[in-house]
This record gives sequence, structure tokens and C-alpha cells, in this order.
Amino acid sequence: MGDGYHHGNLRQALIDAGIKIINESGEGSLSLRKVAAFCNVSHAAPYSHFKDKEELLEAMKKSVTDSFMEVLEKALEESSNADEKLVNMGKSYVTFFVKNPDYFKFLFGNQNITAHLQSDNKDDYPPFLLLKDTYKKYLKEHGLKKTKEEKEIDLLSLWSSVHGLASIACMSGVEVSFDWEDKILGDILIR
Amino acid sequence: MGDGYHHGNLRQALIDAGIKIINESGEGSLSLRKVAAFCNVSHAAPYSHFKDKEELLEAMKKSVTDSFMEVLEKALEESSNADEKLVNMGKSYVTFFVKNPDYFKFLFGNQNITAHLQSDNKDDYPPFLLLKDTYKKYLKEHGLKKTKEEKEIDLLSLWSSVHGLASIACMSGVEVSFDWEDKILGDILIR
DNA sequence: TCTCCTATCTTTACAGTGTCAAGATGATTA
DNA sequence: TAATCATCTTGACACTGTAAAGATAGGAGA
Repeated sequence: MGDGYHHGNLRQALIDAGIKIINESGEGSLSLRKVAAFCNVSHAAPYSHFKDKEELLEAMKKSVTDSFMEVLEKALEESSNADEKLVNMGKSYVTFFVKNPDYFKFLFGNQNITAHLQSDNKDDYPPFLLLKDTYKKYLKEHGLKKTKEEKEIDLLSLWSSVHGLASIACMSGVEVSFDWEDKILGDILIR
Repeated sequence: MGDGYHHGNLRQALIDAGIKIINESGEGSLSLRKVAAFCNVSHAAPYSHFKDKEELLEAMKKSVTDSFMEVLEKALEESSNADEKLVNMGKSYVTFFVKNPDYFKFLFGNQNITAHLQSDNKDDYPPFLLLKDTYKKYLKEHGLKKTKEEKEIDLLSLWSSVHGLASIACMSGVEVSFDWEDKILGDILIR
């Protein structure tokens, strides 16, 4: 266990190492061999746990998404009413990625988002599900009735604003102040 | 000229070949050597025109951005009033990338957007400048007075909505209908 | 016309990459 | 104790970006 021929928990160690490397020098400088070396293991060892480099990347994305979900859920817990929940969730959404732009680039800056997100349905993406759920509660709390189409528009509007903000902040280097965020989200809810 | 030892206009040929490859099989399968082979030229020939693989990619991005700008400008020409201009520009923004998701991934799905976009200022990005300009005319046409901060918020709101929509459509496979777009953009303008 | 210059392209070489196949190792189980 | 099996190592392969050195051709100047 630990130091010997068998590693103990190499799978998780590889995932953690991969994320660490990404955070320190970006995804560009992430190679299977480096990840393996970081774990003091031969260059082909990862193939006992992952079919592909791609499969390791997917596992890393899942891990990052889990951390992301924790942050979002915490934001919900710390809010009292539905309005606050939506705004704080949006803020946390952007803040999380502004704090770790490499995470955004990693999650959304790749051709391979396909396997991770697509499945032709955004409803497989946990953060979106959480937004959807929170939005529903928002409607309920306010006693609002909306058509299915209106709901879709609201959700897409909320999501694309927040996600677009994160994207712009992370990918273009534009500074996003929280005043802006408050107002943008507020306006979407009020309109 | 053309077939001999010297190529004629290898630089542009490499750019075009690169874009073609990306459109057919995504950026993942783009290598300098393939681009060179596509132009019937040795694998090191590109280094006479580009310092780096990165420098070729930048040139390709510039080329794609130029096409993008043409589409946006055409949308402006074909609109009569300021409201129409803003909405049509937003539509074209999204449509352009929905039609060529590989372009979106190529332009915005990379760590190296830095060199292409950042320079710590979104004002270097031609499409944003066009949006800014169009928005200013919109204010003028309506005789609206806004503070600098309000303008910034409006612009960021417009941009992040549209860009976010494009991002979601291109990266997650969610279908974006134009009804949605009309309403989302309309709401932002009206509020 | 001849020579030289320079931009452009080729050849050769090297380190790094993902991946596969075959073998080694050691923990588990029969 | 012996056999099994997941896990790890070693070695090999094709492909990548890039650098250095040489070849080529077209134009400039004599």
C-alpha cells in the first residue's frame, strides 16, 4: 500500500494530478505521461484505469463539476428566499470560474465537450438541472404561472447570461464586476 | 509559378487548408504536417511563413473573424432602424456560429484566445466594437441618455446573452430557436 | 550575360506525445 | 501452497512540433 508496486488508489491520484497540472500550467501542457510521472508511475500505467487520454479528461471534468456543484449548492443554502437564491447562484456560477479560469477553459473550451455535456440534451448537465429546479421554486414562491415556452426562454436567458458572463470573463480577460452581475440578473428576473 | 519549387502564395494556402481541415474534422485533427501535406509541401515549409503552429492558428482565427465581421456588417446593412440592427446583429451572431460550430470552438474554445482576444481589453475585438457602435447609434436614435456604467452594463448584457447563446448552442448541442432569440434580445433592449 | 543574394522550400534530426503488446508483480482466492 | 487476476512496467511504434543545415530559384547588380 502506498509506495510499493501497486499504488493504492492510482485512479484518483491521476485525476487529482491532472487537475493540479491544469491549474498550474493550463490544459495545453497536460500529457498522460506527465500525469503518470507526477504519480511516480510508468507512462502506460494510466491505461489500467482509463481506456483513453479522453477518458481521464472526462473523469477530471466530472471531478471539477462536482466541486462546482458543491459551490452552487452552498450558495443556495446560504440564501433565504427564492430571489436571493437565483441571484446568489448566478453570482457563484461566475465567481467560481473567475476564480479558476482554467476550470472554465477545461470544461467548456474543448471540442470534446460532446461526451461530457451534449447527449443532445442540456438536462444531463447537473448545474443546469439545479438552475431549473431553483427557477421552478422561484415561480412557485411568487405564485407565477408561465407557459412551457416562457419558462424555457427564462431559463435559457438566465443560463446564457450567466454562462456568457463567465465565458467572457474567463476567455477574454474582461473584468466582470459584481455590480454588473447583480443588475443583469436582477433585470432578467424582474422583466 | 504555381507548381514549381516555389509555391506562389503558400501563406494563404496554408491558412485556407487549415480552415478546411478544421471544418471537416475539427481542430483536434489539425497538425502542421497535415496542413503542409495538404498544400503539397514539405512538413517544415510552414516555418518560412509562420514562427509557430500558434502563429498559423492566429492567422486562421483572423481569417475566420473577418468572415464573421462580413456577416455582421451585412446584417446591419439589411436592417432599416436601430432596433432592427441590434436584433439582426444578435441573430446573425448566433446563426453564424450555429451554422459553423467548429468556428466557435476554434475561436473561443482554446487557451490561446489570449493572444487573439485579450490584450486585457475587449475593445480590441472587432465584433464587439461593431456591437458597441451599433448600440451607441441605438441610443442616439431613441434620444436616450445613459451613464457610462449603464452603457457598460447594457453592452455586457447584450454581448454575454448573445455570446452565451452561441456558446451553449455550439458547445452543448442544445437547439436554439430564433423565437427565443428574438424575445431574449427584445427583452434586453426594452427593459 | 554572369554572379551573388535572399526568400522560400527540403532534408535530416530530435524530443515528446498517445497507444498497444508483452511481460512482471503481488494481492486475492481456491 | 498454487493459481488467478488486476495492476503496473518495459519496449516499441507512428505521429507531432520544431530546429539546423542545405538546396533551389528568381531577381538585383555588375
